[in-house]
Amino acid sequence: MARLELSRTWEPQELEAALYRHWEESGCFHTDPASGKPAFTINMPPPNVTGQLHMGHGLQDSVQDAFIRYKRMKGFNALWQPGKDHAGIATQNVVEKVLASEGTDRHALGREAFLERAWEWRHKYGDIITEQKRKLGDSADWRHEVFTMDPGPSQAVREVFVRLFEKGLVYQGDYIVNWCPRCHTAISDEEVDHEDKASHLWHMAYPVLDSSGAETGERVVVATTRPETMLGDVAVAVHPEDERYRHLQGKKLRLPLVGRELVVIADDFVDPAFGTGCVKVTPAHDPNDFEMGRRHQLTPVKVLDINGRINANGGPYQGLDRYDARTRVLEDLETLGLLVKTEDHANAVGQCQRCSTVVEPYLSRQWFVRMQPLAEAAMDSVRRGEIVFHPKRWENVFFHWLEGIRDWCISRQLWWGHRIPVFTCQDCGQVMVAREDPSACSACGSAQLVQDEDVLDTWFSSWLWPFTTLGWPNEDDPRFKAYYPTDLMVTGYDIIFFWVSRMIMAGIEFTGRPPFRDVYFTGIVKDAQGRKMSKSLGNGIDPLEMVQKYGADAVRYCMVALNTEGQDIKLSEQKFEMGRNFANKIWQAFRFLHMQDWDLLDASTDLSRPCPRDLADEWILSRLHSTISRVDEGFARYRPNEAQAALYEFIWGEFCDWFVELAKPRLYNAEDRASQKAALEHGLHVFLRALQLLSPFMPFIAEEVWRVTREELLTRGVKDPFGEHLMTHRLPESDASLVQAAVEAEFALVQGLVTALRNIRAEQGVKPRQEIRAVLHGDEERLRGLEPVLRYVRELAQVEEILLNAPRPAPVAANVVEGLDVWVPLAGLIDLDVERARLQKEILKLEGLLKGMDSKLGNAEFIARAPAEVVEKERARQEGFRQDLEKLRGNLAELA
RNA sequence: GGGCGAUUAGCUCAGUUGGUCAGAGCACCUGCUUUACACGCAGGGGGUCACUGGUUCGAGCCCAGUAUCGCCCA
Repeated sequence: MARLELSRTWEPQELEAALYRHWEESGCFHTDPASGKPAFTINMPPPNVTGQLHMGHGLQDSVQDAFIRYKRMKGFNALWQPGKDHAGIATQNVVEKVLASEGTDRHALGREAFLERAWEWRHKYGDIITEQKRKLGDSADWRHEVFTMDPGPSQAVREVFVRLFEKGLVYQGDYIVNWCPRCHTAISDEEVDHEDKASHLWHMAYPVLDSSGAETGERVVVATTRPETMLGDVAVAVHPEDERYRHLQGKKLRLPLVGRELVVIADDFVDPAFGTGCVKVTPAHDPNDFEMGRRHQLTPVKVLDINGRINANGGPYQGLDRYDARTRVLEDLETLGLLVKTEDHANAVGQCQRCSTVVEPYLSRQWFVRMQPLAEAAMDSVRRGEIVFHPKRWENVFFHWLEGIRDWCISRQLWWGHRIPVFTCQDCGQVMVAREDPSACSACGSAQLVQDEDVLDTWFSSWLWPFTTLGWPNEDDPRFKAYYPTDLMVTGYDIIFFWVSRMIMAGIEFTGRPPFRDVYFTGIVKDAQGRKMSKSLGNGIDPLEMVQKYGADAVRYCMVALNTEGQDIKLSEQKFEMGRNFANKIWQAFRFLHMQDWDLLDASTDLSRPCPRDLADEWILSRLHSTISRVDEGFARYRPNEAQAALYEFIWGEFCDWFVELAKPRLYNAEDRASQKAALEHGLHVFLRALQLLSPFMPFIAEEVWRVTREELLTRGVKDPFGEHLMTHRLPESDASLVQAAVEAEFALVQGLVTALRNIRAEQGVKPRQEIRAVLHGDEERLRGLEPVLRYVRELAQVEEILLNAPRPAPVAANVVEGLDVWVPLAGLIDLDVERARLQKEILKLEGLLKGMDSKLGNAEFIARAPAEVVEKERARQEGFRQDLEKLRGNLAELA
């Protein structure tokens, strides 16, 4: 019968696209709350609408998809819930850049028109990243994709804000926040990256005044890393117990350059040992000074504007950028003789995570969430084990952060995002926080209401993601009921604070339940030198380019393989070859099976069942079922890399290297049709099962192999065991009765004999085509038991004839396997010097092993204290070594 | 300053409850146009498991300390 053509190598490029389209069109990723199957849910960390796919996605999606596909194949209604994040600052930046290129800006456009442009952009480009994710093979239920600014999640955000406000957990106030002078917004503490920079500690002298306001000639020296902020100084603080300065407490000082009068205050906060022990106090531009200012009723003086330039309070310095102002202030102080000292000093400078601009501590009115009450419940939940982190050590990081948690600044001076639902009456000043936009003032009835200009931090919607994606706040939504709480969260450890912790808090606060049960943290993908991948360094590796070059299966394989126990991954392009080579190996194995005579298959063929006929068949089946267990265990222990490695070893190292080679003679022997048929059927059974197990990791090649196989089966009227899609077919359970230790032991002996003979051949330089003869010498009964499988040894080691317990020929190349002598009579063919050297090497190796064993067993303590079982085992090993060594020495002596 | 992680073959990394654990991939050496595969096959070389102590009959694994590198927090 005519056969399908298979390409000579695995060529994923077009095949993957077609397979994915087919899956999606067939609804293979669909979920159904009413399916009756148990639910398994992973919430996909929503990528930014501005984002491009990067290797972090490649890694995390590979892991998530492996879990989802595995659970789906295990009979779960497996939902991988996709979504996208509006990414307030990032998106606004992008749109503003577009506007700038048009010669305009958002202020010229106005809020409404700007938002229209932003939505337009989101609709035009915001789906790119999910298209890219499809190229990885992500089996998310795309029908349910959610965007953070969709009506549902938006309503949920508002609901949450109102609830927190009503509970008194949301409040507005004037505090020092982190201000990004480039993004023109406040950002939260978590959005600031600290980097140690070499800087200076400048010592500046402030003149002391007497009661009449005249300078006494005495000076107070303060030290600072930000001299320009002196323009906003309102006091100098000393420690109350500091004898050096006790006389100054309550005295007045003259602030140089500005002329303002400062007061000397005493405050415990001051560390007498740091700098001069005198601290300038700038309540508007430093969090500690702000607190001190409050304690001493000082009025803050703001000297910076939203751009980080000096404002009108800075007198002559007005309009200067903060760093220009710094230079000028220092120059001017120098001129006045008031710059006393300049020391080198390293300090941690906070930078905006998004744009790397140095942030300014900046006094402004913002909205905050009181986090402490939420944190307690979250910690309890993890302590009780309701939520488990993998690896567990990340729980410490979580606890540490929550124990010292600070209030969360949630307002952002942006337009793109969820607008804060707070309305103020222009007539009577009434403040209303409402689920629906109010039309009239609740106090005076006025219609003159103005909504807060600001939007909420993007994470204020993200922290609700596990339930807003499922229909919350409608808790009767069938999806919420079926899928919440979700099962697994997979993400990088770098967003434990930003996201994971907050999701836990929100889940418990708003739904009364933790949002997920297990959290799996991947490592971070770094470049080959271990540096973070970044646009500015240009050291990123583009996952799509890798998919194009190596195939999605290869990329996925590589990412899972390298992701071990949450360690960071040092990635280089070369690593993808591992996955590509494996995919090709699989393809070649399939080509081999496919080129056999498939007309042997008929109505009696059932590829869902094994049909072992000989030791090799039993052995590979045994190994298959061991592998199934290892795969299950790998997933159960959150070690997908181990599950995958088990499959790699099985498919390449066992199926291809041994089983296929041993099946060849049977497949080529057209005399025995029944054996031929069984060999093909059994091989296909095992191979397809293995690919089914591999499908969560390398879904494309697995599916393609099955697609071709199925087509061949159907044209021959053969039973279709898996249905149209391998990816939705139920995974087999491991059958313990098929895992046979005796079979594996016997086969291991075969492997040992083959390897020993091959070693002799290779070391002696026997030509590959040249047949040799061999004698096995040893226990009669054992050898008789081996007889049925000697053909394996003959075939794999290219031995023409094996004699059992024949007299020892001479000269001979020798080896010992499990107490059996392996002799290869090669008169005239072997080089005696080579053989002696080879034996010496083997003897040396064995002597080493035996020496260790002797000293171990010579230790009375060991005999007395180690479990009898262990001692027995070691004794047996020792005896084996001893015998083997004796034999090898005998062989060497024969050659002497 | 506090915490975490890493240190195993030339490179990148596995190594479960302490006893066949000294491993894999790449690289290297020697053969091989063997009718699935050179993205391959067969054979081979290569490690004082960072260091110093300790616990134990037994330590790559457990404990203490040291060193180097990296990350997070303050």
